[in-house]
Amino acid sequence: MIVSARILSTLRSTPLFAGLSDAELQAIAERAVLKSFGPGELLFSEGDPCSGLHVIVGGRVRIFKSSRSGREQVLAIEGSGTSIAELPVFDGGAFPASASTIEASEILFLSRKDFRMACVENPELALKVLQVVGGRLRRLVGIIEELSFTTLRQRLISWILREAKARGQTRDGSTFLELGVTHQEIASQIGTVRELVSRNMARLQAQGLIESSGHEITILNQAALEAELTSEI
Amino acid sequence: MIVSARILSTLRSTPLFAGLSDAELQAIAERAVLKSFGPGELLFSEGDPCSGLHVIVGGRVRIFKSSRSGREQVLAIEGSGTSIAELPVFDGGAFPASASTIEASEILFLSRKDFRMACVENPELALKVLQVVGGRLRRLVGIIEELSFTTLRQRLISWILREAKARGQTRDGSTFLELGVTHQEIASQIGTVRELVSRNMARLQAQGLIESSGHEITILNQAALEAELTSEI
DNA sequence: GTGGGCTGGTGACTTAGGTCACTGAGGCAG
DNA sequence: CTGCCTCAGTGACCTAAGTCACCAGCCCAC
Repeated sequence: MIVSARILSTLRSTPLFAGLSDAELQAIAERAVLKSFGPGELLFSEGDPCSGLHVIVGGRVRIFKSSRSGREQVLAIEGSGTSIAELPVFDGGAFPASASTIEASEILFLSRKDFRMACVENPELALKVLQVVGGRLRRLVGIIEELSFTTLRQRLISWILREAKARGQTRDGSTFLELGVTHQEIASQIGTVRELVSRNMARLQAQGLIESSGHEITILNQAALEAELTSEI
Repeated sequence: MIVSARILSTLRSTPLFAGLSDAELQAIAERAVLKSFGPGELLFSEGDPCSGLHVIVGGRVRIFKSSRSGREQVLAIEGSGTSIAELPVFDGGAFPASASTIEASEILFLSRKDFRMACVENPELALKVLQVVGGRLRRLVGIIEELSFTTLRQRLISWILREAKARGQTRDGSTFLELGVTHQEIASQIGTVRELVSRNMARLQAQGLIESSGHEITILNQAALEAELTSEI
């Protein structure tokens, strides 16, 4: 069977599979199925029975919980090279949350049986899964910490600083950040509603901490923002 | 080396080690160290480097995050036969939360190296760990869901119903529940403060849903309580 | 152009959640 | 018995968070 070099190289750069031999990767790639998704498409819903492991070859995926009243809480955002839903594969239960693409994405799908087999044959692989899952668990604990100890304002500040660190551009002291998402999306990432994101952005601007214009913000006083996070947690 | 039968039988009844042969259990038990703790003793603190796996032989342990201002958020409560902190063992990071005993407890401690070795020698064990961790992850997601979508009142109701199901005694239609913990402790389990637990208990009583007297409550109208949970999530 | 989606901004209001301060009821040591 | 400590109950208050409603800008399709 011919397997695209792209899939192989993705697998190789996926933390989960890093360290496997080419032959082993080949074996996994042969059993995997590649699917393409448009932006905003649903990969699976909370409660669906878990059929297998998903590896993101390209694009970005959002893992979230939704409430009956329409609110959403984002649990994680994953980019290329990461795997999602490793755990339900093992404990046999349903997906605990839903997943949808943010942008057009290509997802490699590996059936539950095949992935489990790969793990049994490769004790190292199981340890890697544990390592990846460890990081995931840490992030969830972090979300719980933020939700129960911090104010909305602090969560927004923390979101801005995190994004700025990841994608912002620093120019003579101040950092520019292209938001790239709607206020609605920020709200569901920090666990609140659109209006409050808008209001708090405005307040930060009024206080001279940031400068916001349309879809771009500038961090004017990073030190002050950071200070609000470290104190009072 | 002589290993107490108690340790062996605990290991055997621990989900994590169920399925291992007696010889394998023996090998693990020989390397493990048993420690006794009084009630309320700290096993480890958030941020401590993770030295190994803990298995609860007897007693109960509380896993929690604490905020600088003194508030605590309980992440899990584990009883005998369960393991704690499996994950940091694998990803090498520090403990993401603190753990303390609730009552006098005996904890079996297995060093990181020994546990990892056991996993490599025993692919089945690694899969078991993944299964246990899966459950843990689900519970964390549940906490996040509760914190971001539900009101304090709903969380309290949900706590009462959960405890009643686990330890309550049903007598002609109504269920008695010995609280067994302080309001302060309930508060940190549902993510709020003492006063609000007290107030909301009083409100539930005033509405005729429960009857509370000292450290014991009686659920008078279970259907109504459940209805408050299912609607409006 | 023009109309209709989405998105963002804001005012007015409600309320859940939290703080503070004090009281009072058990329980236990001396 | 007395005093002290830990819990629980509550009134008064404050404010973060959320809701509702409405308007304005923007961009795309027609």
